[in-house]
Parts: sequence; structure tokens; C-alpha cells
Amino acid sequence: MVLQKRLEYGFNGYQVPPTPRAPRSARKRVSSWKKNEDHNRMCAFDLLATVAGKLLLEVDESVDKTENGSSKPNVCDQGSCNKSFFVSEIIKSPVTDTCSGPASGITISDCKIEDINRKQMNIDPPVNRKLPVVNNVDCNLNLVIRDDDEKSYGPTQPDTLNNKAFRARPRIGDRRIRRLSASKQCDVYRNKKNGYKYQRPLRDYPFKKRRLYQLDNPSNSDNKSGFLEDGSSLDATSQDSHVKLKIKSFRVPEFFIEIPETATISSLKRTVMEAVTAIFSGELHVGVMLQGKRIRDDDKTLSQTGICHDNKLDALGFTLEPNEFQVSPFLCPESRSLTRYSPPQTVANEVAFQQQADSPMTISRNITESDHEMSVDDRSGLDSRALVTVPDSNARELAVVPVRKLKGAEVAQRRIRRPFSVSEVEALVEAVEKLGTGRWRDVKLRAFDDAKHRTYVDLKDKWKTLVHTARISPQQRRGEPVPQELLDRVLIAHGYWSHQQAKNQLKLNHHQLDSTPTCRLL
DNA sequence: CTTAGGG
DNA sequence: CCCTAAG
Repeated sequence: MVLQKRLEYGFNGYQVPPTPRAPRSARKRVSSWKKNEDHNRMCAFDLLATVAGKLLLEVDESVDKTENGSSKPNVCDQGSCNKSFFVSEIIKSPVTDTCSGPASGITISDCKIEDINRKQMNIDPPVNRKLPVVNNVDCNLNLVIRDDDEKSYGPTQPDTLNNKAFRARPRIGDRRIRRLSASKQCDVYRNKKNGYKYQRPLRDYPFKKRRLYQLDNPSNSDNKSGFLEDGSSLDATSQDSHVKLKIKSFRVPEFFIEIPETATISSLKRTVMEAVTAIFSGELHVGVMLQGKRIRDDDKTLSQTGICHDNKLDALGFTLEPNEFQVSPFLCPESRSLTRYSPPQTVANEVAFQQQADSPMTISRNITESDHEMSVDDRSGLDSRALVTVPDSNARELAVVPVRKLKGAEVAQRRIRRPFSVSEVEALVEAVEKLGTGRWRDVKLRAFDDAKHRTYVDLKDKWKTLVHTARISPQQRRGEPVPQELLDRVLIAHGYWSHQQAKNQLKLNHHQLDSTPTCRLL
């Protein structure tokens, strides 16, 4: 006769954990990936796209005139002010595959040196203003937002998503995107380790305040950003010959978004916006390139450096480089393992996102010379890597691009509330009856493995509320009524496992006391 | 990452 | 549901 491990308790049987889990302290994994995470952060933004450009240098003798006009210079409206920062063209700079630091940046292209006399260009940081015309973003973010909306009992996912893989899976929980530092996790690290694509669980998209990007309010006189609203407050007394600089275009290569066909245009827009914001909301700094070489000495003057009015159009370039420490882990280099870089290319002009017919459809394209309109069929050369994938079902709930934490400026939105159905409750109860109340991960695996939107924390929380529900009078209960039968089982299971837990705790204490008598004496 | 609990 | 300290 086969030995039965399970102790029967009337129903499916409460089951003492066959193999008591090792004390948490024994599961030492932290240190290793903790280190990795830091590492990742530092090199993440390598993939920042590049903008290249031409510069149009010319002596600007009319500067003084400009200053004469009104006491208050014209408000520099985007598009109308020649000192604005227009972005529309980008080329990708070579990216290193190592974590050795930012290898690329955003190079401003198609710029026109028109006026540097004020020592500061009125460059509108993309984040602070309305986003500039970003035509093609490619940051090699390797984000894939999967469909979390599968019901628990539907068809099973591919193997990688099942039991054994569960632990290895990047993360099923929905919270990861925001607690980047809080719980020291780096999904990407796991990706690397396990070869999984990073999968960001669906982030429901409720209507919560999200201050991902703050648009500068022109009426706000308080400008602490360092970017002048109108460029007026800069010292304009320079007598030097001036160069006008007009940066006209900006483009981030290789930016991929995957989104189901069923998604709405608005959600598509949102996705793109989120992704773009995610890229730019990090703190960037500007680098200056002349003749392809980076100029590091900040103290040199333009003329000393060689930036003058007779520069060639494409001699000068700017790069936007991420602050290493604020890089989103989602941009970790590991992501690149999944990303194929195309060699640096010359920039194209305005390129709009192109939808693919694939499902989930992918917005992705490489920048090519004359890539104005790519037909839907012309996808052969496209990489399929996706930046953002939007769940197919429930397309209305647009997945949210990861939000790295930024100086508290942004907060990820809360997931939408999804009340547990009776069947879910039943599954939960059943699992808890067998596994107990201290093994939520196992419960998840057992009963909710396919419910991507239910994390083990959710299950734990649900159990908590179930216990509470079971204790209150039926009149006080809200929501879809849970069969009393289930609630009874909840109470029973709860009582049983609580008792069990207490017993174990006691045993543990005794063991400790017995085994360390000397310690006690000391 | 998981648990456990408070918010 | 979220947040997080602990393990």
C-alpha cells in the first residue's frame, strides 16, 4: 500500500507541508542579485537613442537687435523660436554591449547653430515641455507587457509560464515596475539569468494621477528648472561673434511597442507616450560632439574648441546622456541580449510609427534612409523585439510602460480592482486547505498559475478578507456573495492552519532553547 | 524573491 | 490593492 503523505481532514485534506520550507534566512539569494541590480542601473541607458544632426553655423550679427526690442524677449514658443530645441532626427550611435557605461546618447541632429550668444540655448528638455516631435524612438527597452488577463482556468500557458518556471519568471506580480529600489529586484537580471524575456505584468490602467511628465506651465513664473522659459534672463552682453544654433530634429531609433490589434488608438497613443516618457523622464545631461569627437572639457570656450561660425553643418552635435544612476532598470543592458542592434545609420526624416499586422501588433521599425512610409507588408526587415506589449484581451486597459522612479515625480498607477469571483474563491480555499496559509507562492502556483493578475500577495490579501468576511454577518458583506459553504471552509482552514502555525512556532522555539543553552546563559 | 502585516 | 520590513 502506498504511503499516504497527506493527512486527511474531512475534505481534500489538510496537508502538512511535506517539506517544510527552509527558513527564509536560509534562502540566500539576495546578495548576489542585489549587486547585479546596481550594476544594471549604472549601465542601463546605454541604449539611449541618438540624435545626429547637422549644424548650420553662421555669424549672427543681429543678436543685439534682438536684445533691443522689448524688455522681455519673446516667449520662445516651440517651433517659432529659433532657439528652441527641435527634435526630429536621430541616429543611433554605437552601443557597447557591456555595462561599461553609456555608449550612446541622443544626438541632436539637424540643428542649426543660430545663436549661442546667450551662453545657453533655450533647449526645452523633452520632459519639461510638450514632447518634441519624436518621430522614431528606439531605446531598446526590452519591455514586454504580457497579457495578464488570462483567467485562471483557461488554457495553460506555454511551459515557460508554468509551475517550474514560475520562480524563474521575471515576476508575476504587478508591482514590480515601481518598487525599483524598494525590494531590490531586478527582473532583467533574472531575464539574463534564466533567459527569459522580461515580462512586465500587465499594469492596469486606471485613472490615477500620473505625473510622469510635467509640462511646464508658461504662466508659472517659478522657473527652477534651469531652463529658461524664454531664454531672457541669460546674460546677453557677449560681444563675440555668435553662432546660431537651431536643433531641428530629434529621433530615437529602435523603439518597439507591441500592442494587440484590439487595442484602441488611444491606448496605443498612451503606450507610446508612456514609453517615450519612460525614456526621457530620466535625468539627462548634454554632451557635445565636434567632428565626431566628444568634447569633455567644459571650460573651453567655443572658439577654443573649434565651434565657430564656419563649422560645417554636421560638425557639431549634441548628445543627451542619461544620468547613470537614474537609469531605469528596464533599460538594463541585459535587455540588449534580446535586442539586435542595427548599425548606426544615417538619419531619416520624419518617420511615423508603423503598425504591423502581426498580432499582437508591433510597432517597430528601424530607421532607414528614406523610411517615410513603410507599407504594412514591408516588415521583413523589422525586428520583432517589442518594447511594450499590450494585452490582447482587455485591450482597453492599456499596459503601462514601466515607470522608473524619478525624484518622486511619478507614481505608477494602481491596478484596477478585480473582485474575486466565486470560482476563484473556491480555488483559493481549496488550495489553502491543502497548502496552508503560509505558502502563498505555492497557492498561487497551484490554483492561480494562469491568472497573471493575481499575485501571491493578492491571494494572501484575499484570504485575509475572506477570513474577515466569514466572521462578519452576512448583512455586512458586500460584493458578490460568497457561498456560505466556502466561508465555512475558510474559517475551518484558517483555524486549522493558524493552530498549525502556532504549533510550529512553539516547536521552533523549543528547539532553539534546547539547542543553545549556553547562549542563554551568556 | 517571499512572507507577513499594516495601510 | 499597495507598501515594505524581514527573512
